[in-house]
Amino acid sequence: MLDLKKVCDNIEYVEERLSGRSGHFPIAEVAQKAKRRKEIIREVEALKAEKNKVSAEIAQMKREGKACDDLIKKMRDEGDKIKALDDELSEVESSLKELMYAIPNLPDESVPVGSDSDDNVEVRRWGEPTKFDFEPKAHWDIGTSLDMLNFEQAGKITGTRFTVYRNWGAKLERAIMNLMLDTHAKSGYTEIFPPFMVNRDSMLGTGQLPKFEEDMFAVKGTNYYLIPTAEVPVTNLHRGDVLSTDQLPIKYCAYTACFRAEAGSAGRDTRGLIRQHQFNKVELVKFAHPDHSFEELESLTNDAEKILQLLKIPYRVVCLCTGDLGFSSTKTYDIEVWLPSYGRFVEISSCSNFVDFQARRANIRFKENGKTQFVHTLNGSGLAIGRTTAAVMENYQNADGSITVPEALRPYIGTDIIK
RNA sequence: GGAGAAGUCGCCUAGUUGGUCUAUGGCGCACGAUUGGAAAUCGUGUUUACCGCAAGGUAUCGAGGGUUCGAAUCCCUCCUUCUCCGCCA
Repeated sequence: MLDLKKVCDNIEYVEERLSGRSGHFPIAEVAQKAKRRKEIIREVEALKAEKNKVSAEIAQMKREGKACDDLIKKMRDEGDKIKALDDELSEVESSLKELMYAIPNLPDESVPVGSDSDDNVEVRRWGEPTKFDFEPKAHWDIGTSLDMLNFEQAGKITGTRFTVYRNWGAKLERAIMNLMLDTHAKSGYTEIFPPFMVNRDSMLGTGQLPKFEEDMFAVKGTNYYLIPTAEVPVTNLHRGDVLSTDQLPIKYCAYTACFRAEAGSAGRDTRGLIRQHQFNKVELVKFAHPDHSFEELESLTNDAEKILQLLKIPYRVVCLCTGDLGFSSTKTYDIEVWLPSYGRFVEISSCSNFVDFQARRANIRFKENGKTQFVHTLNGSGLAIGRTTAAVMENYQNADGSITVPEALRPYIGTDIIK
């Protein structure tokens, strides 16, 4: 969430920065509630100060054996007043919090203004879209005919938007995962293997809740949620921590399965591996010093790109415009991989700088020269594994229906060709 | 899952018949004194957040509730750790 003080002191600026996003945000209401909050605090704290003072006097009198029934009676009434004010305070604070939770991060000044993904700006391109001298097939067809992917079995045992990987399909997915983790480890990321379920506080900490409840799978009979991305458990590793400056930047990479309800995307990407309720992903997470977070965003994006360069698959990087920017992000680069079946570039990674937005929610700070302040958090996919598998299958397919294994994967999978 | 023990300001620790606890002491850390310089010693400081121009105030003893004029201390719920038992991969 945003800094309440800064919002109240710069209402017009905040409204101007948020105008690029879609939706209206209750800035004025926040300022008004914040004012009421301070009034109550001033009043109730004065009463509490009095209460503490009198209680000490009562203690003194009791010790001296003096009668103090009058004072006790008086303080009983004071206590009721305090309780009433405290109740109002917590009411104001929780509604204030609710309002603040609903306000997205301010887009950075460098983010292009626009309304939707059509206004995103291409920053760079690597390689040329793959050309075929035959009619290329989609990965769901290749996967089915090579017995790598089975959607019918997944439908039977679970339901739609799930996939059973088989044989070389399962091995390919696993090989790609290992290539990613090993590559990132070499770039200095510490590997984490976290729980795939988290509690509500973690979901609040990274901003998935309370706004996006319908996108999550909740585990019945528990207070747990299935994670929609490793960002949630990994960022929350340091929830409530005070880090020291020399620890920064902290760099983590993590493989997890990810679970998304995909409410509201009915009918989109219904075939293949592109949009699943459960998919695999390697995530990169950084905790950075505020002075360096934008440099760290560039290097994080480069680290994610490195995977596609190793696999020699064409891609481009776009900077999301204000209207397409995620709720918690101040600046995001999407990496889009070339997918022949779609005939266009498809998102395979989203690399974001959240500045202090998540850190404030999750209370992740660091201490520098005796001063405590919020760290900046960043994350990005490095990469979505299922979509990478699909991209390998499609970009490396041959006329005879086989798949040439990219050189970088051969040590992991133990074959040059899948047929 | 069952039984028991415990969680105090970075670390260790005192404090549970409720009232100078505005939380003790040690270690560590910071600053200062002493010294030619250091060690040792001595002194001062050392949780965090919020309200306030400030003085100062409020909250904080795992978390959240409750009892009370007053809670680290009593009650309830939850979390975590440890020991034993059961079950399991």
